[in-house]
Amino acid sequence: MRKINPHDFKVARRGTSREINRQIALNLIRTHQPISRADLARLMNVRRGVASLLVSELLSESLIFEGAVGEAVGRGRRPTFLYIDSRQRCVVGVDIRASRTYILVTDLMGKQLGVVSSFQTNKDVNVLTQELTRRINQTLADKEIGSCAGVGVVVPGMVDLALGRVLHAPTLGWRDVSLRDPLAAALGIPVQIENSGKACALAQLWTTRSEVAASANSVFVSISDGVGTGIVVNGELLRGRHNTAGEFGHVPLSIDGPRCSCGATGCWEAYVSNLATLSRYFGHDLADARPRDAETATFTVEDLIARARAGDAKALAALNSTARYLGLGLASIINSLDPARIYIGGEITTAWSLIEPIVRGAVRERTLTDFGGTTEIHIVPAEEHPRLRGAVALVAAPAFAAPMVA
Amino acid sequence: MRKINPHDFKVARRGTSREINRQIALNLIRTHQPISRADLARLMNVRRGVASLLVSELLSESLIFEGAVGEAVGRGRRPTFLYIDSRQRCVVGVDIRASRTYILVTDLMGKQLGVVSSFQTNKDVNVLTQELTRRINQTLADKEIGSCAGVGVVVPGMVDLALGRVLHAPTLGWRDVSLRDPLAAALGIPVQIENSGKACALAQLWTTRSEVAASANSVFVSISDGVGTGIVVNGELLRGRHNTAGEFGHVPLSIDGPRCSCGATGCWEAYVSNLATLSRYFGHDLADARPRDAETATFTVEDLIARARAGDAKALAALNSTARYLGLGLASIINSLDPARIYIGGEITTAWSLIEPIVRGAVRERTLTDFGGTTEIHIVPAEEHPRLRGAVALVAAPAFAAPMVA
DNA sequence: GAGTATATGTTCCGCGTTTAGACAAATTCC
DNA sequence: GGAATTTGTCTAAACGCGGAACATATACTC
Repeated sequence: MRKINPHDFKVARRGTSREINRQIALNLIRTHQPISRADLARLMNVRRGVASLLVSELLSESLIFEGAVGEAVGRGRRPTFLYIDSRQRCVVGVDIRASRTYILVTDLMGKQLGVVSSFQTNKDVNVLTQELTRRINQTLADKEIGSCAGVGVVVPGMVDLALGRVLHAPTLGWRDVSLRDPLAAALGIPVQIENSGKACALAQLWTTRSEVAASANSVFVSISDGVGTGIVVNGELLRGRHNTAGEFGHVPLSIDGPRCSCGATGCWEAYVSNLATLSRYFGHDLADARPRDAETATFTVEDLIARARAGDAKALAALNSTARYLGLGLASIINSLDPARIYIGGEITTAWSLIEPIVRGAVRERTLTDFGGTTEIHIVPAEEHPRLRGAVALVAAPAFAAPMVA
Repeated sequence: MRKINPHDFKVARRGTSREINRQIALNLIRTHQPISRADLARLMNVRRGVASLLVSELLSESLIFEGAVGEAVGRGRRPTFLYIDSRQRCVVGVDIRASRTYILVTDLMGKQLGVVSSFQTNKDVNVLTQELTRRINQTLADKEIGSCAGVGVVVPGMVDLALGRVLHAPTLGWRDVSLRDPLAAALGIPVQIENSGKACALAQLWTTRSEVAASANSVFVSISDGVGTGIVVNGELLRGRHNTAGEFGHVPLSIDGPRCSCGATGCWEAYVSNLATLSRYFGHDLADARPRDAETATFTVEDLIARARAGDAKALAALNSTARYLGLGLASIINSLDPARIYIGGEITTAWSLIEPIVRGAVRERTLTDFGGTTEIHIVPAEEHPRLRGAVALVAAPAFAAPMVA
């Protein structure tokens, strides 16, 4: 039951029905390909004639193409299969992180073309823009991958979508930095930028085949140096008034808890981020960023997990604490949003087999209802590159999005 | 950018455009009445002919009616004004609370007809159903208010919308109680039930004139014996997977904090509910519900506020603590959802002039961004009966809702 | 191998809806 | 009283779904 905003609505025009059905057809071809016109018509519950017209429109725009005729199931004429045409256009995804920057090229369907490349991040935005331009141009020239539809860039910080600026990215030391337009100008290709937590949520939304999570509510929790979350409601990313929705990382577990990088105390992030886990292991104060010695300077959470698996009791204890706090925070997300599924990404997921019981126990401990405690938790391994996939989705997804109506 | 759910979509039919535009017209008449066909056409940016056809359809369904012709502004034919026809149908709103149950009758526009009546709540659901049936029938017979379109019931607990059952209402002592169908059967009128926090959010969504909050994201925080919240996203109530979204009251401020009625510790509710404020004043333990003496048994938050205003330092201190914790919790809502506006209802709002600076200070203290700290906070006084208005909206709003499309 | 049954894809017409414009009715200004 | 202007209705055209007929293609049967 959605209210129509009387100050901002969209009247249905003569072509609105067609527009709606065109997008439905495109999406069904995307999720069911290869598919025939007749099957499409059956799925849409319209006559074959209508489906045929929609298909010919999509064909003329070369959004789809006709493949070989398929094998007939019974008797009768064999169907001609339709596919999304992702051959001539590619998309570039860029993931800027504090230490390294990653680049991935995919087709419009998000299929990976080539390998993920990376280079050390230069925190000077002008130098970084130049380097990105050089490497993206080089990648696009190397491959026989047709023209580039756009570049999606993901940053670990808050983004002003209207202006294309990074408002605040603590780990990069950026404050109100212009990124989208300079990069677009240098490349001559449209550029989209977005916060990494939101992008991860987008990636899951657009690549998950599961019926449950296809368009229902879900939350992506990304745990690395910080904790970012992206919230999907009704098949749409929740942006909020200033595109800053989803900062669950700074909801407190205990307002009297450890100091967080954001300046407040007791944020969830201050309990479960990689830095928090490492600090717990070394007995450091989280706020004190100075490395104590050579070991702590290069020691990562992966190393800690390896030690825990090898039997280091102190490492396991640090990990178990993180697991418990992780579950307690997830319970807050479940109590407040009741999502159909929660995705978790980040280095900590490599230890999931170790920590899962503790996480789930903590979730049950604080969730208000029994079914809340059974909320699906889905681990997203690093190899799936959720941030890069999200960056790609920024560019590729709009072509498949539902038209705005009413 | 909404994703189309390939497992659950709605194809545009021949009448879909008309359906969309019909609802837009109805909503514009609702918000702009009195309005002429010509003005409607200008607002919708369609030809007068289309608006005329939409209007005649709405007229034939007697959803609207033609009033007297208006005065011409300049020269030219005078317009005939259109109004929402809320004359023949009424709606009953019921607010079941632990102590008393309230009844309100309105027209379809939510305009109050008669006074709010109330009676002591009998926690036996069968007795309560009988009493409700008797009183509602009596109310409907008394007035010359036409037929009743439906009854909306609001309860302080979780509701299973599909089954129409109250899953858990702690203050009423209800667990898995069937309410909707027995009441509907006894009355012979459709009944809708919903959680009170969600209903309050609905009430604001459907009655607010403000452009800002018309369809954007907002959160209603209802503070009484417990803390309930309702979340509105994109002009739609966020229900979540089990209709349990919005339990921000049980997100912790400090997991080591006081024990909450839900069994967990340190919930926001355990810091800011009326019971929490009173416990703080009397120095009780929140978990210990026994009244110590005659005074504490009947002493309410309103009494406490009165004492604070009269100069009772202890009362003011208790109130100020609540205000600070209120602000800290609101900051969590802002950080996680970034709503355009937060509504606050409950007895505590009568002390708003006392506590506002402290609340806002606490919000600023923990919000991640500067604009987060400036999020609009809107006080909803008890006289507006947000729960009852929400109950009414459960019945009245569907007629104005946007059609499901794509 | 011819005929029949069945499935796919195309085409045509009917009908509902928006779009555009003309027209009558009503009202004010000159 | 006539011109100008606004409202509301009406008609024809354009567009798209709804339904059915038709051509095409394939397998099965006799």
